[in-house]
Amino acid sequence: MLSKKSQYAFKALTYLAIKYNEGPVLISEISKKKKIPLKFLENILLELKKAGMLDSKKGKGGGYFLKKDPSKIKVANVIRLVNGPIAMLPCVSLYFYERCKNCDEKRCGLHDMMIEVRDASLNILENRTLKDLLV
Amino acid sequence: MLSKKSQYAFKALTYLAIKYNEGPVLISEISKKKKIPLKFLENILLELKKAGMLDSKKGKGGGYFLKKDPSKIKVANVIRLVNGPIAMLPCVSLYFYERCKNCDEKRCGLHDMMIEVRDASLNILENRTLKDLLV
DNA sequence: TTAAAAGTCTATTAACTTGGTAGGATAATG
DNA sequence: CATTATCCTACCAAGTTAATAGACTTTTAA
Repeated sequence: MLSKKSQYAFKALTYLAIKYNEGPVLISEISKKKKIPLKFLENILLELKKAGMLDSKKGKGGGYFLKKDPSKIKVANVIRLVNGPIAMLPCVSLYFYERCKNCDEKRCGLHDMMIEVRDASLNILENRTLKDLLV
Repeated sequence: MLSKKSQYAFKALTYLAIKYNEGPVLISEISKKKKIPLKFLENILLELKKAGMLDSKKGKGGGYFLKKDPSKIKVANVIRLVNGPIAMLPCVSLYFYERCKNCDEKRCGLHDMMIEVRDASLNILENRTLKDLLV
């Protein structure tokens, strides 16, 4: 399951996507409109900025804004950034891979099946962007 | 991600699947062969029994065994039982549904996409059984 | 040039979950 | 009735999640 943090991140990002090219948006505005605890949102946005997804401006007239076009920001990347692995097992994760203990990946039915699940999910998540989330 | 508990559960269940119809299997045997902490495994097997997936016999010659044929036990059900929801959001979960706060499901792009992801995963997990995990 | 605006940073906290342990109660067998 | 093995209740340590607090820095504009 996605953490609350991830859900907040998506709400904030889609809000910024709608206001793309309208200049910086205040944290406090996003917080109020999307009902996200202000200080928690601060942390999230800062993290997204450090990851290169957002940029910001300080001082009066400042705020946060998307660094790239909403159609260039993949949902899969947002999830990996804020939530972590998409796969159900570390041993089938592409970006967070860890070998299984006491388990031969070559002969593990669970492993094989979880690769299928991963690919089925990625087939969707890698091909959708923030833009697709705007209804 | 699946918890360690879930991974242990799958290891134990596949072990029992191999020994299906060979009578009760000791917790201690599973623990040793599959390298699962004994007391932790006790809890897991008991839980699986209460859920009707396993049955057990006490005393000498006792142990645990699958209640149904391995081909009748769906992977999806094992995950729901031990790990919880398969969906990435409560608002798109079939068995653990919870309404979103401050979010209209009718007009939420994330919601719609997560339904797709859920269905893609379930399409696999609902159609595989313990038997399919034996390589 | 200085005050206000707004993001940045560090740290702390409470609640919950996870992984695991301890020890006795209960039931079946021979 | 002693042995075997599951059943049950409780507990604990470590880690994660969600959130808060407060001081600091940068920018802008009066």
